[in-house]
Amino acid sequence: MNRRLSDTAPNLPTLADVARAAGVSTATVSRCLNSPALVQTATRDRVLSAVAALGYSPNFGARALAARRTGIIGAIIPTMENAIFARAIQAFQEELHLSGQTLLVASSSYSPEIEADQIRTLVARGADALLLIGHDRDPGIYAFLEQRGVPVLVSWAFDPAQARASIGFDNRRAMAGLAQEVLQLGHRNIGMISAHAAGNDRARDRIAGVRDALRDHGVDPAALDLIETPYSIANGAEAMARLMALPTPPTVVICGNDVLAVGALQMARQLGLDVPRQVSITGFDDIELATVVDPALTTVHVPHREMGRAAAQLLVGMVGGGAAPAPVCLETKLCFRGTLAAPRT
Amino acid sequence: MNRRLSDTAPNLPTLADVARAAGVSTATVSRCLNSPALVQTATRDRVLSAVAALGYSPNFGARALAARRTGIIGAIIPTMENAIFARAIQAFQEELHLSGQTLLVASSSYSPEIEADQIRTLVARGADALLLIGHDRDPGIYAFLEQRGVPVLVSWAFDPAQARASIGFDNRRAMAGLAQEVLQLGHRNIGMISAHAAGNDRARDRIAGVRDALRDHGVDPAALDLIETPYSIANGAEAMARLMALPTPPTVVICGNDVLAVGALQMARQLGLDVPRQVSITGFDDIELATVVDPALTTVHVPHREMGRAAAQLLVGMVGGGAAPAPVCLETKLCFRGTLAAPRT
DNA sequence: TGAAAATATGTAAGCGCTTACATTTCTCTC
DNA sequence: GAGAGAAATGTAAGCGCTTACATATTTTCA
Repeated sequence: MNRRLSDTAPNLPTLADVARAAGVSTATVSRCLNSPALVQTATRDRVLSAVAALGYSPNFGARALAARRTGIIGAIIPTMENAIFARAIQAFQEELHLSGQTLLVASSSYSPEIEADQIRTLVARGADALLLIGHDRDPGIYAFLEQRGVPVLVSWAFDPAQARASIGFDNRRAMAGLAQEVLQLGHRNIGMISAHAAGNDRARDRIAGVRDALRDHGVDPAALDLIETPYSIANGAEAMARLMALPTPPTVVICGNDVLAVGALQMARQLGLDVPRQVSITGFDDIELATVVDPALTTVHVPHREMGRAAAQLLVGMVGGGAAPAPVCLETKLCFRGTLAAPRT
Repeated sequence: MNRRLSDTAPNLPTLADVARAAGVSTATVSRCLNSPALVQTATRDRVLSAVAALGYSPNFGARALAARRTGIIGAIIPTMENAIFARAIQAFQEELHLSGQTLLVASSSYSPEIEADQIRTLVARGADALLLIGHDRDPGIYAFLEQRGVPVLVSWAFDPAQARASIGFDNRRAMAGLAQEVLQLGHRNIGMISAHAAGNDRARDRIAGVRDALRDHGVDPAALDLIETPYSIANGAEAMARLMALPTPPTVVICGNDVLAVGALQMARQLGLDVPRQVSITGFDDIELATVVDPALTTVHVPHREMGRAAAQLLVGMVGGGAAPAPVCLETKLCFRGTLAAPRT
């Protein structure tokens, strides 16, 4: 049988062609490409000119098959249309590039089913390791990855109770810190707009953080007016409208992220409410939007880039049987800007 | 030699294991997975249960090597931290997913060198086809891709003068349309903030569009106060400050994209200038930011999602020797919002 | 009813590379 | 200058899959 005559595929030079042209064995050519130090300079030069002359470049499938690695690292994020993930992922990929790895990103649209599907796809596409967001997912998925020998790093979350490798920040403590400040200012009637907590440990931890702070101040955590809604400016606005329509509307609305907060801010303006004099609003993430709006958003800064960069380093170390690193916890920082003030008395 | 005993890699089941378990040949198993219609239902069921029982999933490298395709489509965008690319790429990937293809994205940080490097990387990673932004690049790159038999689709630009497959919109005509409106309102003293035009045909075309409109109105195109600056809100603001410091500052600032326009808007506010009464500002792209700022940005809407979706369909058709489709031109739309008005008289 | 046509399955030859091991060729050291 | 050790290169066995072609089985219809 002869597939070389397929009319569409060009006949590319192979390792053997290069070896022939350079008068060496295929092993030597392979070594020139993968561990040049093992080859004498003169030979190497001869081989490399042959490579250049023929316009050779290695066949990916063959290399992956023989080496049992692809050099591809997978990452699954909820959506690319979100600055926080985009930013972290950008840093992640820049760092991977330095170690010669390539990033393969997929997005789950915040759906556990799609995420599971994407995980399988990435593994089927040969990902050597995976970066995931948050711990929360079907244990079967972790078992599957374990069985396939694909190392996993969980990001965006720090939870010492989880044994697996992870890098992130303490969502709960960070949000509790912000809520403390809110309470200190005298707010007692508190609203919260959050992403859906089911299957989203970041959202859940942030809500828990607010409740922690309430408890610390002797406020009943159950009294928190909480609305869960999908991630978007419009949804943030809509939730804000509902909170403000309450019999006793909150004097402050703590949002689970900046996007929801910007929506809330827009709605406040639309309702003719003065922020922060009539109602305070806070965000979480510190994305670019936070400083574009007026007044600028009081929020929690998360070191996304740093997280992306560090994640890449950890993951590269885990490929090829490196021991799982200890969980890493990064620091967040409160950013006081224009949308938070004491309640009107 | 026996590599199976490597202590890190797990011993995964192979096609042959499945074949043995199901009592069929490896060919039949392969067919079950790739063209189920060719296999009798009873046999197929037997094979699929064996697959499930063993937890089998195909080895990527081996499949790619034998089939001479990876199912990976590459895309290179300037940056992931830009909503317009993120949005288009998201739609692109959703559509690819429907045809069982996987997207591999890389970013060039607007650098031709990095882009060339990334193109080589993606091809080396087995990309079956490539999506690129804009036509502008070293002809050697196109030659390389041609030689490797990797189909390319250029997006974001429509230029009938370019023979290659492309999908985009007419940046020049779209921007000319906006500039016409600006001139119609009576503006004659016009400033422009653009991304760097070198190596960026989109930016160049948009500038050309403004000059076209000027010429149509009998204004000397050379009189355009043009500042080129990298893509960011801060740079837009800085450029705005420079324009406003001119002896006769422009009455309108046309920006090459929304991000620069938002920067300009911020600076106008900071300078105490009333937009649009004292100075008008326009953008291009219609990203979410455009409606978040106050006043909302007058801009040009680009059908990013539609472009991404259509690009995926075209590219899938081109893999495996499909004929190159004719260039596609999508329509843009002017969005009149709050930042454009007649000049103060 | 039997031969041709259609359908289902098996056989086995690669796909192009990496790498364990074997072999050859240098470099020392005494 | 001989022997030991190090360095450079070659040999060839897979890696796990797809698919052309061969073979076996069933269907169709004159």
